[in-house]
Amino acid sequence: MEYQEAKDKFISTWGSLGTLWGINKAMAQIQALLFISTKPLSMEEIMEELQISRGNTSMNLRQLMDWGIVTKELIPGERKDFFTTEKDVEELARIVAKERSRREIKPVIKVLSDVSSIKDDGTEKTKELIKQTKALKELTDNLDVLMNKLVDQKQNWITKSLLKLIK
Amino acid sequence: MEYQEAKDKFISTWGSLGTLWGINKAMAQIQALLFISTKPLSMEEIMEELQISRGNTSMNLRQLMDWGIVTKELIPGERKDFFTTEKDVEELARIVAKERSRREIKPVIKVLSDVSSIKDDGTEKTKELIKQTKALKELTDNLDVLMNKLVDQKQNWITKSLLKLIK
DNA sequence: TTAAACTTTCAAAGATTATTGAAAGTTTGA
DNA sequence: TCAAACTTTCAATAATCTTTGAAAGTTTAA
Repeated sequence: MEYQEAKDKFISTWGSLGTLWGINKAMAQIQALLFISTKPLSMEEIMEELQISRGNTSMNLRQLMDWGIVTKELIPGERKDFFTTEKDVEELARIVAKERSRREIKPVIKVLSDVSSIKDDGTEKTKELIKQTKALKELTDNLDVLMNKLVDQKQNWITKSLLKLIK
Repeated sequence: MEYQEAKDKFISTWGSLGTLWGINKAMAQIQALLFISTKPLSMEEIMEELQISRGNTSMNLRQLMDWGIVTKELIPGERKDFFTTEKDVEELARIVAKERSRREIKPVIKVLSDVSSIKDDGTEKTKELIKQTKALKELTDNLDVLMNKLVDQKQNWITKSLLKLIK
């Protein structure tokens, strides 16, 4: 496999993966492109490489910046904006985990918590609803805490966690 | 909040959550409905409760069965099929984790592994592609192993894991 | 073997989400 | 202050994903 083919394959795989966990294709592809680029890229360059429109590029860069994954780089003497992504994979994972916890998991825990605390009217179906949503709430809560704990350990958190779990 | 409102809220929240992690709304809603039901439900009942068509119900039940989350229940004397979902949240999490690993994570690891093993032609851009995809491959691999290890510990895996990580 | 009861399939329609591109907005250097 | 260089916005359009419903398929009881 040659450079160009490998690059395209990486970008398109990363792009379709994106859809699967809730960020859109273009957004994931832009991140992928920056991730393997040796230097910051301008909007022109990104549009050109990925064959997407100016508007699309602009909106998705904005979202990536909102996530904290991509940052503007000011290059002296250049009028255009240039963009880079976080290059360290562990830091990247940390950002993604934190954001997903905040944006998606926490709100679900809130709903589960509300639903599971309705008044028990003594009927079987109410008891079941309370029991099951409470169990789901506790599971989600625990997984969220676990994930955040994992990710909060700076330096080699994965290696460390693995060691601990091997027993 | 009354039973009906809580039930609707749970089903619709669970449904929109579904989209977010790659299974569709109807599929997630059917699972949610079964999850809080006190008895197995027939296709008619599911269609009625969720206001979805026969075809949709059939296809999504099939997918849930492929995931191993829902099973057919044969009720003596009844001609219709009845359906139930796994009621234990930890078992449910285990199934979901295993399936996602198999369907999504493993294939990505394969691509990353292919891409990161292209021939190093000495150029900076090739070196960067190899370096970054290799790092991503290792991260993904480790997370996959970690997740599977977590989930393989029968009984109270979350509690156990939390204890270990508190140090 | 037959027909009623039930389930599955799949092309067409509907709903949702992403993308475009041109106009409006902003920044900068002269 | 002006205008060139650049970015953002957003209504219209396109692409994608989901749902429907009726026809085909299957199972079962008599």
